[in-house]
Amino acid sequence: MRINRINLKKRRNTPTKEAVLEVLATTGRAMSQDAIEKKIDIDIDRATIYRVLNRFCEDGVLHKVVAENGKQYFALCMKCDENKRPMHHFHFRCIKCETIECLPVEVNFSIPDDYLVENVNCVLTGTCKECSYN
Amino acid sequence: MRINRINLKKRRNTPTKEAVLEVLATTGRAMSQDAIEKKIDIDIDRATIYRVLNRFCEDGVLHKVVAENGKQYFALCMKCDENKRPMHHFHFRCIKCETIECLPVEVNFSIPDDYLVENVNCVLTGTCKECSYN
DNA sequence: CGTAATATTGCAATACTATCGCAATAAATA
DNA sequence: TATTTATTGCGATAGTATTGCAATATTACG
Repeated sequence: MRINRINLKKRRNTPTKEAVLEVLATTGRAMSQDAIEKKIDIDIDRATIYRVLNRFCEDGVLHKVVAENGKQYFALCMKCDENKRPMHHFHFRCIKCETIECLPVEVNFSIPDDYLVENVNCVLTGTCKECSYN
Repeated sequence: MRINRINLKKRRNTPTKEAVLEVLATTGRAMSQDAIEKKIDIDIDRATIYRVLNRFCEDGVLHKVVAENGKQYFALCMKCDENKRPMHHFHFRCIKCETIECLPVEVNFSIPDDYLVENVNCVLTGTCKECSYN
């Protein structure tokens, strides 16, 4: 029996949630709200998408990254997957194709014990593999 | 003879610049525009502070970090200093005292050569040394 | 199957961060 | 001291994200 102690609120299935998850699953990237909205065929309000994304984050379905452009990007958590990604991994934002990918590169650091780290936000920016070949 | 090839624009000394640098030097932290504005005794316009900060970044005097709260923070570059910090270092944002410090911890990662990394933005968030003791 | 309870949505308003244009001001140089 | 032009203040603006509230839709249950 699994108990989700973090979030006890009941969730409901909606077309919006399915659409958002599907987009994120097919692109396999970390996406911003506006990018997600563009990729979805049905018309969904901006606020709704944000709320869906944030709820998924609370439930551990997605994780959020903030890039140096100040925007939030959301990506699927791959916990039990053959493409398993490290707990804390780097993200790469390509300034050409404007996408963010989760790199299979773990973030390692060591700081004194009296620091309590609750969040790790690491984004590399530049030109990605595909775009560097023009 | 030193030639600054990146920026050829002439700079002028102003009270604003001095005040901003002094605040950043005394706190030794990465600070946001509003935090800097509060720490300065003279009244300086928001836009002016941003322009000063961004110019300092262009000139290599400051570096900018964007935290997961979406805000920009600016810190002095310690290039030739006994407190020398690594080229790319981690930053720690404390959610209690709301400050950001540059950690003397280098960011290491290895990704394929066909990625062109131009910027590294790494911020850890949590409770800092001082605040963890309440 | 119908209905009640409530999670979810749409819409508009709002908060916040950061930048820009332009006229006025002030620093550097001759 | 006069000239050049970097810098500033102010207001307007862009952009991202959140919130309140009424309307809607999903789920559970009789």
